[in-house]
Amino acid sequence: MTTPTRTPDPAGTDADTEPLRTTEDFLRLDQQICFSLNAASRAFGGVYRVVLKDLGLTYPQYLVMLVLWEHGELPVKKLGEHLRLDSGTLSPLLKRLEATGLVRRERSALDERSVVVRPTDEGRALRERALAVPRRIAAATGFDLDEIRELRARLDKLTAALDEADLESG
Amino acid sequence: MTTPTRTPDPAGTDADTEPLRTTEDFLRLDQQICFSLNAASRAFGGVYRVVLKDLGLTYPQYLVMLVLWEHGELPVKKLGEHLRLDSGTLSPLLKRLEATGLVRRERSALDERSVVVRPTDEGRALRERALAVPRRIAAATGFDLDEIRELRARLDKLTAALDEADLESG
DNA sequence: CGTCACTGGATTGTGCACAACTGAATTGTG
DNA sequence: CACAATTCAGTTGTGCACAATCCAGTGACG
Repeated sequence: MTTPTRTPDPAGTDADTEPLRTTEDFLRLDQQICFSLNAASRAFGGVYRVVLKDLGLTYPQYLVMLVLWEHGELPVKKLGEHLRLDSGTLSPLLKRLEATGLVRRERSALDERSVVVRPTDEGRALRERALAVPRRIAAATGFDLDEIRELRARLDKLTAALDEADLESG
Repeated sequence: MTTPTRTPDPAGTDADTEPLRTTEDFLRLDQQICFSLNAASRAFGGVYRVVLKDLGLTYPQYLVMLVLWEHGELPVKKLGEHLRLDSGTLSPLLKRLEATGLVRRERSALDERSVVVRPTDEGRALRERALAVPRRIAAATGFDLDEIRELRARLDKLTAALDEADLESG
C-alpha cells in the first residue's frame, strides 16, 4: 500500500540495503506488462470492431478471411495452424461465417475426417472492400511502418519465447 | 511464410512501377500486426493460465487481485477504470471471486448505488503466494527488464493512440 | 476380416469481453 | 416538493478462447 515506487536504481549496486523490496517491485512491474499487453489487445479489438462493422465481420472472423484470401481454401486443421486456434474455437466461428454466406464447408472426398473451408464468390468479393481496412487501422495506431515492424518483431519474439517455455520449474 | 518482405523502399519514389502491389502489401502487413498482437496476448494468457492454476485464479481475476492488493478496497467503478473493464465483465467475475472467498462485495453506505469490493483475509493471504508469479512469467518471456520496459512503453503508446483515434474518417 | 492406435472435427462446459438494456439511487432544477 | 437527467450495478445476448471429451474415419497389423 502506498509503495513509494522505489525504482530499482539501475546504476546503484546496493544489493545489501533491501533485496526483499525488489520482489515487491517485480510484482508491480509484472502488473504493468500484463496490463499493457491486455489493454493493447483489447484496444486493438475495439478499433477493429468499429472498422469491420461495415463488412459484417468480427475481428477473429476477419483474421480467418485474411488467411482464406491468401491461401484460397484450407482444411480446418491448416486454418487452425495458421491462426493458432483449435477446433473448439473455429467450428462455431466457421459456422457463423457459413451462415452469412462468406464461406462454404464440405467434407473432403479424399479424407472424410477433414472439412475443407473455401470462400464463396461473396466472400472473395468482400476482399475488395477489406482493402480499405489496413490503412484505417494504421492511421488509428499513429505508428509509421518502421515502428509497426519493430513492434511486430518484438511481439513475435515474445510469443515464440512464451510458446517455448516449459514452466516446469516452480 | 516465405514473405520476401518487399520493404517499401522509403528512399526510392518509384510510384510508377507497381503502386497497386503496395496496397496488397499493406493488407499483408496488417495481417502480421494483428496476428502478432493477438497471438502474443493469447500466448501470454496460456502461460498465466498454467502459472496461476496453483492459486486458483484466472488471468483477469489475477489482474483484479493485483489492483486490490495495491489499493486495498475499491468500488466496482474504480476497479473498472483501473482495468479498462465495464460492469458487464466485472460483475460476474467479482461474483466468482466472492464465491471462492477471496473478496467481499457490499453496498456503500454513503452511496447506495456503489458496491465496494475488498479482499478478505484469505484474499490478502493469497498475495504472499502470488509473489512467486512475476519471476516465473519473466523467466518464460526470456526478456530482460529493459526489454520488458521498452515493450511496455510501446504497447502503452499504442493503446493510447488507439483509444484517441476517432475513426470517423472512412 | 477384426481390432487397435491415431487423427480431425465437433460438442460441452467454463470464463472473458462488450453492447444494449433495466432499474434503483442520486443530483440538479424549477 | 416534483420531476428530469445522470450515475452506477446488474442482466441479457452474442461471440471468442480453451480444456476435456466424444466419435467417425483412417491406417497399420495380425
